Order: sequence, then structure tokens, then C-alpha cells
Amino acid sequence: MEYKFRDIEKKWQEWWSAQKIYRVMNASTRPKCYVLDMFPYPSGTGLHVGHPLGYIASDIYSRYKRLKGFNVLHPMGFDSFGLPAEQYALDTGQHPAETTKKNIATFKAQLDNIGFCYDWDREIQTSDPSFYKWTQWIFLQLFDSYYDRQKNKAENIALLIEVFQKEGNVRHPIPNLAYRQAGPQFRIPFFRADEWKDFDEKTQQDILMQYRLAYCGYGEVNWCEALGTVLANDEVVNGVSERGGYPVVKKKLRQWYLRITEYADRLLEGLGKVDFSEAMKEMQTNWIGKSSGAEINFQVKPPLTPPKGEDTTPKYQTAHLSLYSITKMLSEEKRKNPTPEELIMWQLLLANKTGFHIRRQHIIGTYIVDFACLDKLTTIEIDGGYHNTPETLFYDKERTAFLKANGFTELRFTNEEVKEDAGIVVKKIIEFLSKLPSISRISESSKVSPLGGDLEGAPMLKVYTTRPDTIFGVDFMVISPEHELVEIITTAEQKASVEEYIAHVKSRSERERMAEKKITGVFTGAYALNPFNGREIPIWISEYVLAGYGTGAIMGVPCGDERDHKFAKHFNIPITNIIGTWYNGEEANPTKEAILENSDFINGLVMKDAMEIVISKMEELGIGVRKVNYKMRDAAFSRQRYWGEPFPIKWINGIAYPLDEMELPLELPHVEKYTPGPDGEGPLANIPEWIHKGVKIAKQSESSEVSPLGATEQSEGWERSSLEGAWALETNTMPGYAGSSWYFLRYMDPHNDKAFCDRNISDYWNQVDLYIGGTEHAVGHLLYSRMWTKFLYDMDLISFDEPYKKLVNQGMITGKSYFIKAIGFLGYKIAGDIGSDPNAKTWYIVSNEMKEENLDFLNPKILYSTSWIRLKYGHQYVNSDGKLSKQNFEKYLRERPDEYLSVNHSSFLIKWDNRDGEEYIFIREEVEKMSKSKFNVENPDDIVSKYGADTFRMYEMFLGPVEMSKPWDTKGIEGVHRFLKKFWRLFADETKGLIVIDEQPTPEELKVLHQAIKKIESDTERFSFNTAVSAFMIATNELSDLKCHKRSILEPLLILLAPYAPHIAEELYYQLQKPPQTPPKEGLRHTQSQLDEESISKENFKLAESSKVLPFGEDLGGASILNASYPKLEEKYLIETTKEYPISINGKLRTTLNISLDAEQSEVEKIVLENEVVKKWLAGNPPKKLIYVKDKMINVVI
RNA sequence: CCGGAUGUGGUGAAAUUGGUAGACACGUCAGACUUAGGAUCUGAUGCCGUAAGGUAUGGGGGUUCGAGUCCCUCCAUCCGGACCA
Repeated sequence: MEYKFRDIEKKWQEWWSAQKIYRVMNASTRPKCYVLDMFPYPSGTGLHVGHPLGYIASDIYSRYKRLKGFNVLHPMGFDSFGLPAEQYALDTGQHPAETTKKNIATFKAQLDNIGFCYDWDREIQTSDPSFYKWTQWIFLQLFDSYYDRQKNKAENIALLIEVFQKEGNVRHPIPNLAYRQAGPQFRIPFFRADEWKDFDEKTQQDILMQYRLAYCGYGEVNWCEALGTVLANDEVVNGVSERGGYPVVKKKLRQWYLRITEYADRLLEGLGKVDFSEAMKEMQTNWIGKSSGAEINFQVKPPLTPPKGEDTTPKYQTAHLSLYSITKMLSEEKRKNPTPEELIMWQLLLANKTGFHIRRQHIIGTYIVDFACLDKLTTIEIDGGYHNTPETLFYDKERTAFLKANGFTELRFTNEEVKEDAGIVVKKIIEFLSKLPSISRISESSKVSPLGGDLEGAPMLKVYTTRPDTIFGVDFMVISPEHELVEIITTAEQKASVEEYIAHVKSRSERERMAEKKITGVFTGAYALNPFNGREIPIWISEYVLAGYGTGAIMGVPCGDERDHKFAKHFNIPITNIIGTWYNGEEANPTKEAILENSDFINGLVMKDAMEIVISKMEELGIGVRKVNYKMRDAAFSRQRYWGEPFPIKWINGIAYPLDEMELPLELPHVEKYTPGPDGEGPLANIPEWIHKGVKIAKQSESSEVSPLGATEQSEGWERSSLEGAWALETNTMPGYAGSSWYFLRYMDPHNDKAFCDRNISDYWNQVDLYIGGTEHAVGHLLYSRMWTKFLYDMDLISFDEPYKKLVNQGMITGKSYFIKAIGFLGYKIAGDIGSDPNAKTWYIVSNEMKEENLDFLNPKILYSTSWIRLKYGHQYVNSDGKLSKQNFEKYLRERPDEYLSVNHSSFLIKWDNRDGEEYIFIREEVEKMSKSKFNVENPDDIVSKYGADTFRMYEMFLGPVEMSKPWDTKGIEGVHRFLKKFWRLFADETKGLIVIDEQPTPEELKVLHQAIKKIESDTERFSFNTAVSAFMIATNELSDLKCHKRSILEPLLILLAPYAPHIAEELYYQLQKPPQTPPKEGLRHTQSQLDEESISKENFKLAESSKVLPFGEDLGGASILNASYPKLEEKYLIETTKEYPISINGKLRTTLNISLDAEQSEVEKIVLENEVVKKWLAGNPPKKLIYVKDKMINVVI
């Protein structure tokens, strides 16, 4: 009886599949366990040996848990939307649906070949309408929700509309204050209830868009005009497209976003309750990038230009020039529609009745105040009740801060006070104003700023800093080239160079800009004023400041920040030292411990203590506010592509309307061409039906009719009537991570057409207990799916708010690539006679280490160049020491004539090295990511057919820890294969067949078994699969030495092995059970269905009744090892009485001694000091000390 | 540039808590069986040295009776950085 792995594996794979033995029930009395692999993208190149690493690990764990009595969900499916399929379609004209289908078939065949225990009945594919129907459905929920900051959870947007109707948005400020859409309403981000009601629908919808968790905005993309398409960051190299090398620029396009920033804090907190590696948590934490500091307003010293559009120059110019026309419009509007209280007040304050000149709805900066007495630098506000709630503080604070910074005092009264007795209010105002001096008496000019600047047109530069303590060390400001102020503040002299610089920056990707080492930048000509001392600070623009981060502006503190320091040195900006000796003039010192100098009111303080003081002072003076900042930005959720989920959104008159739930799924139409649409739109924009009329109604009666979009309509008893009308469907599609953000839920209930997942079922399966995948998903997929889970939780659609309880990151398997050294010469030709054609090139292939000058076999030549040529598939021909023999090279030329040194070197001479008659060259070996494009991939199918799936599984595990990346090398696989053969020989002999006997085991044999149980169980539990495999080897070696063939030892060992090598285990288990040899032991077997019905208690396990029949007729007894139960560790077999102690002298091992484990210090000292080796080292002297650690070691100190 | 990870024999690695560095394999060498060996079995194998012994976990420094493990510092390699998934 030989180990015929091919037959065995085929037989059991078929049987398992025919028995549906991996079917998983959604109800069981057994504890549940959900094991998931990261969603694979079915690429056209199929799996390589690196991919299954994690799948094998999770499969082992799942099988192990099943043996341990768990109901295990371990599904597999495909993330089948994505760019590569579309790119392939562009290149070859094949429809992505077709290629995807093909690819999935390949993947499944490859996966099945390895013997995974997937329940394929639960397979899902993101590109399947029955799946993406629910992706669209969840999108609609996101679209229909906003984040309520008071409740700290998502809520339906209908609630927000109610609030707006009652009180406007004061308690619910627009989440992203920096965001401004065109139109005057958004210049001032607050409105009252009456204003809300007066907004037209477009305005209302635009405002709501600012709150939706899935919203539409504008974002920059890499735009390639020549290709007419948007490119991924990695498709852009050095500012040109990777394909074709065409120029790429930044372009603003309409985009969908997910408001993930609202979840930033909860995503951060959630990390506390999940079992992810510290590295992973750190990466996510850094990505979210929460920091606290201050947002500081710097006034820009403006070029004095009078406002335009006003016939007379007003005496007091207080409006922000850049937005003046807009704010003016708004203020006029407000004047026309005063609240009753404002009206009362105005009548009392009007026309100098008070003796002071009071204006109403006056613009100061970008703010509109209710009333203002400019002569006294006083503003008067009549607040609705909600102004007293703390929630509005931040807006008010900002406004107050601004007004304060510009010398204004704010008087506030409530509506109630006015209603009660407006006279008293007016009296108070008069009293207050009387005490103040008039500014006309302070100053002749109209300047009203306390700093002496002019409010007229004076823009503020907002800067976020985590180091407010360095405020007096600010020597320059840098704003991003995209910053809105650039245009306003650049002086005429600097205009040309600024524009030139911006053009340069536009061509560069964000990554390039951050990675750039060269210091670039240009001075705008403008100066900001330090709010504390009025010092003038030059404002620069530079690419290293990105518009999307913080406020898009930084304050440069060269003595404390390395990058700022280099910038200052490079542009010769004088450096202010605020940290004395901590700064050496050569290098910035980012310390927080230094004692401040040259820092006005914080001199002498330690920096970290000064931070708080500066922030308080700034808030007091209204210069700035304390602020928490996040690096994370809202997630771009649309792609200008074809092969993705269509958005269930229709546009009518510029307003986005959701499709009705009944209209889902909105199927992806069939297209003939995948070329991009006009103006950077996706391919869907090329379909007239899509953008003009939408889907034609398919009546029930004509349900089989194919709509103009190619999708076959299902007749579900509803009509798509609302889809009629003059409107357009959204032409963007969703990105790859849409489906993968929630797919783990769908596996629980994959065929449900009433809901994305039945609530009872998701309550049962709950979180994923073990999630295995690569670190490359650390921040993308993992954060998004965590956010979606929190959202679904907020909506009370699921009962948990973290998707993955434990995450294990598998390492990469890297491949080895080989490079041949070729030296080229000019002037020689090798065809036929060696001539002297001066333009010909001759290439010599030489050993790795060969130097040009050592090529003595040539006459002196003109060196042309040296190049390294990739030897494609070199790993199949090169020895592990990098030696390529002439024989193998010839084989290579025969087998792969087309691949032959693919570079355009027409001809070669090879300079073989020679030893022992063998000709060879050494070639360079490099470890690279395993990838088709690097021609170093290894297909698992090849390994499986050569050694079997069990060997492959165990070898991948044996390579090293799952988390670690390691190079693939087939050499070691022999050892694992040998082990399986040796294991087989414990059970069966080539000639005698099964040799298992029923004899009492010896203590020695029991010890081997129980050591194995202990080691393998704990190793499996902690995902240390490589050491578990070696434990199997040790046990097998020891049992072979003991010549043990006893059933009571081997059968438990077999169950231990089953998760790792399921085929051989099932076969041997079957052989063991097979009558007539010995009847199987009572209690070891049970069936899945019994387990689901019965209690988990082991006593209830019964022998399977039903005989299951193999497809090929053989009776297999129905007792699969899959349903066995895991052997139990008996510590009593492991007890030791003595130990071979290592004896060290001064920490160095000199000998070992066998000493009883319960020996005391004194006994040990006696034994050790009598030892010859120890005596020799002591040389007659007494030891200084003797350290004895029980069960560990003994150290003699001399 | 920012962030993360990893450095141990010729190779993959082990050492779970500061306690015998290199388990288990590959490879190599020697031997047995054999018509044969890409089967199987036995032995050796970090490096230097005949040996005693010395030396060794990327480099340097520190803490400790004792450091691969803890601390400081430097170096190298790999991975990720928002439209590849």
C-alpha cells in the first residue's frame, strides 16, 4: 500500500463535494466561529503560490475549530469588480463580465485543488446584481443619512430636515466648514429656519448634500488628456502616464465621497476593542492622524486697494474684500426679512435715535452682524434661544474671535429680553456705548484694526499647528500652491514666478510632492502679521504643503522643524532662535523640552507647558482657537470607470435623487466600448439611454425583453415608472472597496433577496472571529469596512460595530528573479566573420562578478554599456547558488525561444566559466514581489500535481511564520513530502498493507503522542503553524524510531494532522475504520447533522448510522475524519522527575548535569561543586555565587 | 519624505516569560542497502582550531550573574501611502 497522493486527493475531494460535507448551517447549538480570508480579486493571471498562504492558514484553523466542536463559517467569494478587468477589456475588447467569469472559474479550480473546506453554496461575487443590489441599497442608506454630532451617531436625514425647519442649522453646522459650493448661501454657513424654508429646492438639496454620509463634491484627479481618462497614482510616473508617457495634470471632477471623517474618533476608539497587531493599529491611527493644537488666524498685510463696485468710498470699510459682493447681497436679503425682534430693535435704534450711528446687518469680514456701531467698535446681536446652547459654540467662537481680533466688542441680547422690554435693551446699549471712546477720536484714519492694519480687504490666513508654543519662532509662512489666497495676495512683482511655479506643481502627483527632496518654492510678495507682536512674516508657496491637509497652510518654524529649517536655509530666510542652546544653528531641534527665549510672554517656560498658555491666550484675544485636526480625508467613492457598481442616483436639474429601493438593482448596462466618456466622465456617459432617458420601463408582460441597457429586466410585480422623465443616471461607478466594505455580512445569508442579511442570522454569526489577509489593506479596506459596520450599527441594522474581532496579517511570499549581466561593445559584429562595422554592437553575457577590464578574450574595444537583463522564469533554470549551467541555458532556449533575453540585443556571445568540465555562469539573484510582470511566479497547480495538495499545504506553512514574508523556494518541499511518506509508513507498508495493531501503548509512546497534542494544539491556537508542522515531524520521527504502529497512538495523531493534511488523514482514517480489521471505537465519530441537533456534550456522540456511498460505488462508511473530535491532552503522561541542567560558569555553558527537579539550592550546590568540569574552572577557589533557577539553568559565578 | 515591518548557519527557520543559540527541514559530505537511485536508512555538518578552547544572532554602546530577547544609537532590506486590489 503506497502513498498515492494523486488518487487519494482526487477521491476525497470528490467525496467531500458530493456529500456537501462543508455545508454550514445558520443555526446550531454548537458555539459559532467565523473565519474569513480577505476577499480575493480574480485577476487574469490566476493564483500564484503566494496567494494561498493565508487561505491555508485559515483553512487549518477552521478545520481545527470544527474538530474542537465549533460551528465554523469559512466562506469564499470574489471581489470581482475592478480596474484590471476593464483595462484588459480596453486592450482586448473582451467584456469584463466574460473575462471575470473565466478568471473566477480558474481561481475556483485552483482553490479546490488545494482542498479548502469552503461551503461553495455561500459563494458571493460583487459584480453579481443580486449582490450589488445590496451594495447600492447600503449606499442609499448612506446617502439618506447624516452624522449627528450631538448623538455621535448616524441618523436619517429626514430628522435633519425637521430640525432645519424648526431652527435652521445653528445646532448642526455644516461638517466641513472649509467646503464652499458656488452660490452665496454657502459663504456664510449658517441659516435660520425661515431662511431654510425660503431656499429653493436646489439650494436645500445642495445644503443637505453637505451633510449626507455619501455625498457629491469636487475633487482632484490625475487627468491624462491624451488618454482621455483618469489615472491611478501608480499609473502616473514622473508626471506622465505609465502607458504612453503622456502628460498628466490635476483636474477637478465631480466625485462622490463617504464622510468617513465623521467617524474618525470612533474608528480610533474602536481599535481599543479589536485584536489587531500593534503595527496595524498604529498604521490606522497614523492614517486617521488625530492631532490637537490650535488654528491661528494671521492677518495678511494687504496691498491697499479700494473696493470696487461702490460709488462712494465708505468711511468704514469692514467687509472682507474678496467676498464682499456676495456677503453684501446676503446682508441686503437679511435686511428685507428681519425677525420680529430685529424689527423692534431696528425701529428703536434707527436714525440716530440713540445718539449713536448704528447700522444693521452689517458686514464685518465675512460675517454679518445684526447691528453695529462702527464708531465705537461694537456689535450687537439678538440671539434666538439656541444661541445659548453649547453646541453652537465653535461657530460663535470663531466669529467672536474674528471680531475680537479686529477690535470689536460684542453685545448679546436674547429674543426674550427684546420681547419682554426692548426699551431696557436699548438703554443698556446706550449705557455701554457711552463709556467707549469713539475711534474717530483715536485715529484720523479709518483704520480699525488693533494692529494698525486695515480691515478693508484684509484676508486672514488660517494656519493649523500642533506647536502653538513656537508662535514667536515663526519666520515664514508656506501655503499650498492651490490655496485660495494665492491669487489674492500675490503681488504684481511676484505674479509671474508664482504662476510659473504653480504650473510646475500641477503636473506632479501628491506622492511625488511629498517625496520630493529638492526644496522648491516661491515668495508671494505678501506678508502675514504675527498676531501677538505684529511682526511681518513673508508668505511663500511650496509644493510640500498640500491643499488637502489641515488648512493648506503652515507656519514655518525653522529652529524647531527640520523641513522648515531646510526651507529657510535654502531661501536665506533669517532664523529666529527661540530655544537658545537647544538650537545649534545647523540643525532644527523638534524638542518640546526646551526653555523658550525671544518669546514675549512665554519666555522662560518649558515648551510643552507653554502650549496650553498660548492657546488660552489666543482664545482670549480671539487670535485663534484650540482645534483637533485629522489627517484623514473623506473617502473618494467614485471612479470614472465602467466595471463597478452603478450609483442608484438620478440627476434632475442638477439635483441628485436616489432611486427607489424597488428599482434596485440598477444593473450595469452592457457596453460595446470601454473608452472613457467626455470630459473625464466614465464610459457610462457614452450611453445615450443612460444619460438621457434612463431605463425604459419593462412591463410585467414583457419581462423577458431586454432593455436598451442590455440588462434583462426581472418582473417582480413593480414598474420602473419613476425612472421616466428627462434626467440622467449617474455615470460614475463605485470603487473596488464598495462591495468589500460589507461582504462579510453577505456570507452569513447569501441568498436573501429581502435584506442584505437577515438580522437574526447576523446576530448569530456576529463578528468575524479570525480575519486573515495582507497588510496592504491596512488602511484602505479595513478602515472602510469598519466605517460601514459602524454605520449599519448606527442604523440598527446589525448588532455590533466592529467587523473583525481578530486580524492576522499574512506575509508575502516573494519570488526570486534573476538577471544576466551583458556587456556591450561598439564596432564589432559577430555574424560570420568578425568585422569592424563601427555601428554594430556586440553583446557578451558574462558571469555576475566579471568586470569589463577582465574580458581579456577580446581585443581592446570601445565599451558601449553594461546592462542587466531579466532572465524570465529564471527560477526554473538557475541553481540556488545563482549558477546557470550551459546545459540548463540550452534547455531554456529550447523551452522558451520566445522569451530569450527579451531585450533588443540582437546577438550574444556567452563567456562561460569552466570548472570540472562543467560550463556555467553566475547570475545575479534578487528577491522581488512575486508577480506575473516580473516573470517569477509559481503556480500552485504545478506544485500540487508534483507533490500533492497535502504536501503543498504543509510546506507553505512550514516555510515560516504566516505574518512574515519569505522568498519562495521549491527546494525545501522534499522534506515535507518525505515526512508525509514517513507518516504514511507508520500506518501502512508497501507490501503488507495496513499494519496498525491494537496493543497497549507504552508510557514512552504516550509521551510522544501527548507532547505532540500539547505542542500542536497550542501552536495552532496561536497561528504558529510552522512550528506545529515541525512538531508533527518530531512525533513521526520518534514513533518511527519506536516502531510504533499502535492504533491508540496513531488515531489521535491522525486527527491532529487532519486540519493540516486533510486528504491523507481522511484516507488513513477511512482505512482504520474499515472492517473487518477491528470495529471502530465507540464515541469517536459523529455526524454534522447530529451535532447540530444534539447537545455539544461528548457523551452524546453516537456512531453514524447512515452509510454514505461514494460516487464510484465504494462504501466509505460515512465517518469522515472531519467529524471526529480533537484528542484531549493528558498532562499525566508528560510528567518528568529529573532534568538535564545546563551548568554555566560566568554565563558560559561548560557542562550539563542530571538533577532531580525537586532539588533544593543546597543540594544543587553540593552536586555542582563536586563536578569535575566545575572544579577545573574554579581551580580551588570558592565560587562567588551560585544561581539556580528551577527547571531552567545553573550558573556558577567565579 | 511619511508610516510600518524585518535583519540569526550555505538556505527556510526555531528559541512562547531575560536562562543550554541554531529545534525541525533543505543543501552538502561520508556510509549502508541496491542492477540502479531523483527510493529508503545511518552518521556528520555555524565559523576558526588536530585538540583544549576560542568565537558567533546586521554594526556600535549600555543594563544584568546571564541578552537573539530589554534600553540607546547607527546601517541595510522589504512593504504601504488614498483611482491596483
